[in-house]
Order: sequence, then C-alpha cells, then structure tokens
Amino acid sequence: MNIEPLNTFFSKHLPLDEREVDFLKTIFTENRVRRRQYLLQAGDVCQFNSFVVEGCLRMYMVDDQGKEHNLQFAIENWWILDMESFYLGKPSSLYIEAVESSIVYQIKNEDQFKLFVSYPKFNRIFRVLCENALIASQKRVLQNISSTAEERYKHFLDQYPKLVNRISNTQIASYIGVTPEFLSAIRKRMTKS
Amino acid sequence: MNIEPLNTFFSKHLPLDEREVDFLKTIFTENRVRRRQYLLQAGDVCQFNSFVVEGCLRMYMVDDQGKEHNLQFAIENWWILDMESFYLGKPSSLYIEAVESSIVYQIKNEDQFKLFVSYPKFNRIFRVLCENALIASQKRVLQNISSTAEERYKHFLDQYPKLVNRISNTQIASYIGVTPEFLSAIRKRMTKS
DNA sequence: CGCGACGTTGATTTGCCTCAACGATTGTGG
DNA sequence: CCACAATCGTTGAGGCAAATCAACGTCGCG
Repeated sequence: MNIEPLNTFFSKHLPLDEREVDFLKTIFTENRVRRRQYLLQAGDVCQFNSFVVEGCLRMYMVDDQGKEHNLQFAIENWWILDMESFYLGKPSSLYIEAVESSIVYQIKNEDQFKLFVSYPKFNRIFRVLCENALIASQKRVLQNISSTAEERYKHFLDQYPKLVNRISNTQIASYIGVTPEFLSAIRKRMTKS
Repeated sequence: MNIEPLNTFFSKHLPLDEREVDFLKTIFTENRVRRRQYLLQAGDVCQFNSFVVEGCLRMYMVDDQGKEHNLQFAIENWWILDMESFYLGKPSSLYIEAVESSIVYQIKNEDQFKLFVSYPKFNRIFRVLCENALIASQKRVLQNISSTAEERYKHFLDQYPKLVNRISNTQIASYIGVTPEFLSAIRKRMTKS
C-alpha cells in the first residue's frame, strides 16, 4: 500500500513527521471494491472510516417504502463512513456502495481512537474536517427547506461539477430529494431556456 | 461571571484541571440579550462562539423573497454560532436572535484558536461536539428528503420536547420547512385521530 | 387603548409524485 | 456473437401535498 495519498491529504492540514507517517502505515489497510459492492450494509456496525484513493461511492438510506435516499457521494480524497455507527458502535441504518470500482484506505474505529490518543495532532485535523463537513451539511439543510427542486439541482451542478459526469441522474435526483421523472422534467425545462 | 456552567459542560466530555478552568475564565465573557435582540446579523462576521447558560435563541437565514428559515435553536447547554463565518472569517449570511431573554458565555474566534493551541484537549472536546452536531445534521437532511411534513413535525416533537413549549408554532414550521398555515392544518389533522 | 404577532380557516394554485409506458443503452449468459 | 434482462432517461395523464393569498379572532405588549 502506498501511503502517499493519505500523507498528501493530511499534510494539507498539518505537516506530519516521519513517526506519524509510519504509524499511519500500520493502521490503514487498502481495500478494493468493485462496482455495486458494499462497504457497509444497514444492520451492521460501521467499523471502518474509508478514505477514497480512487473511484466513487455513495451512502444512502432505504425508507419504509423501500426507496433509496442518497446522503453522500465520495470520490478521490473524500472520506466516507456512518459516523453515528462508527463512533457510538450502533448498528447502522445506512448502506455504502461502490458506484465505480474503487480503492479505499480504511482505518478501524479502535485504531482511530488509538491514533487520537497517541498523536493528538489528529484530533485537530479531524476536528477541522468535521467542521467543514458540518458547514456543508447545514447549507444543504437550508437549501432543502428554502429552495425548489430546480434550484437545488442547479446548485448541485455548480457545487459538484466533478461528480456530475460520474453518477447517473437517478442518483443525483435521489440526493436532491426528487424522483427521477421530475428531475427529467427539470432538465427539459432548463434546456429550453 | 460564574464559570461553573461551562466547567460542568466540558467535564462531561473530559475532566479539566485547575489551569484549564482558570484559562477559560480569562477568555469567556458573559453577555445578556433581551428578547428579539441579535447576537449576529447577516453581513457581519461571526466573532463569537456562544454557550447558552439561560434562555433560548434561534439562527436563521433570510431568502431572496424575504422569508426566514430556521437552521437551529439553542437552549441551556447548547452552542450557537455560524461556523463558516467564525472559522473562515467570511461575512455571515445568518442571523442569531434571542427568542427569550438569554444569558450566553462567549468566546472570541482568536481566543478559541489560542485555546486549541495552548490546551490541545479542547481539540478533542470540540471534535466530539462537532461530530455529534454533524450526525444530527445528516439525519435532518435524510428526513428532509425522505419524509412528509407531518412526519417531520412529529419527529420534531419527539426529538425536542423541551423546545416545544418555548417557541411558537410559526418558528417550528420554519424549522421543518413548511408554512405556518400548513403546520396548522397538520396539527388539526393530528388532533382528529 | 391600539398595534403587531400569532394561530387558524378556506379557496385556489402550484410543485412534485405516482403510475404506466417506451426506446436506448448496458451488461450477462448461453 | 446473439438474445435477453436490467438499468436508465424520458414522456404524459392524473392525483396529492404543500404554497399562496386573503381574511378573521385572539392575545400580549407598549
């Protein structure tokens, strides 16, 4: 396993010394998943925090009518996990599935706790990551309660141009909270103007 | 200013020693706001992270039609701030307003950075706080894209029973993303069964 | 007292969903 | 290599959820 992708990522937040990089090598493991394979299934405990080195994944819930709702996508340099399950040990209600065949570097929850205790610097890094994720999530909440589906779709195109080519419109529809049929109608309206 | 509410709060996460408590005393200041006063107005930079000792506040955005949308409420032992503005120094697009006359303990952004550097323990505490907030925010996103207004309202009653008595239905409507008129219709339906 | 915020009602309109159907594309197994 | 199923994007008809707008009574507050 090549530690560089992780080292590069963390170094953008805080430079790491050799000891820290060496420790990362001992606790992260590489995992390859093919399209449509799962990193996590509802009912299981999320034991891994996954850093995406290559590929694309999505995390979603299934409601009581059997419909899927995308909470998050993750491509290169994103992290993906069910935090509630990972940190609190609860059975997850989410699925993490590979949209493309992917390579992820994974750390077990207990090893992440060790990392925080042994190298407090990572508390700081993960605090900042979490802050950024929370800022984004709060913006999404405000969007959901204040905007129409068309506005949410345009905003998605704006915000995630790199994702748009890699995932289907059905998946985007599920992320912004509309049916594929209605997203299709939105797209038609948009080309007409 | 009585440091105990803060000390009690932090101690639930990690015990503090005397040095740390003393430092908190030097960087937090008490602020009293009366009903309808603002801690933050859109356009200003959010300079304070506020811990609520007594009272109730709300944070909201105003859309381009002049409508308000509540992002968050905060009562005793909650924190309230615009994180994007506070951490990145950007002008805020949010308002923080006292729903009741309130007492908050505030820390300036630069002092919070000092706190993180001088006492790394607080990186860990605030990381955990942030994780919990993110978990809640993600659940709210999933609710918004998967549930009806009635389900969201019932869930709000369940999740925040202590808030229900203290804020108006109009404010709750704005939080779950419906008009006050429609919330009224929902409530009528609910009493009939 | 008088004003403004609040909760409510009803009529109408709009945004979005449901369901069924179709062609195009992709993937799979024989 | 072909046949077949599965997935995807799209269209249209109809229906429901929620917004809009206007109006009214109540209450608390200045």
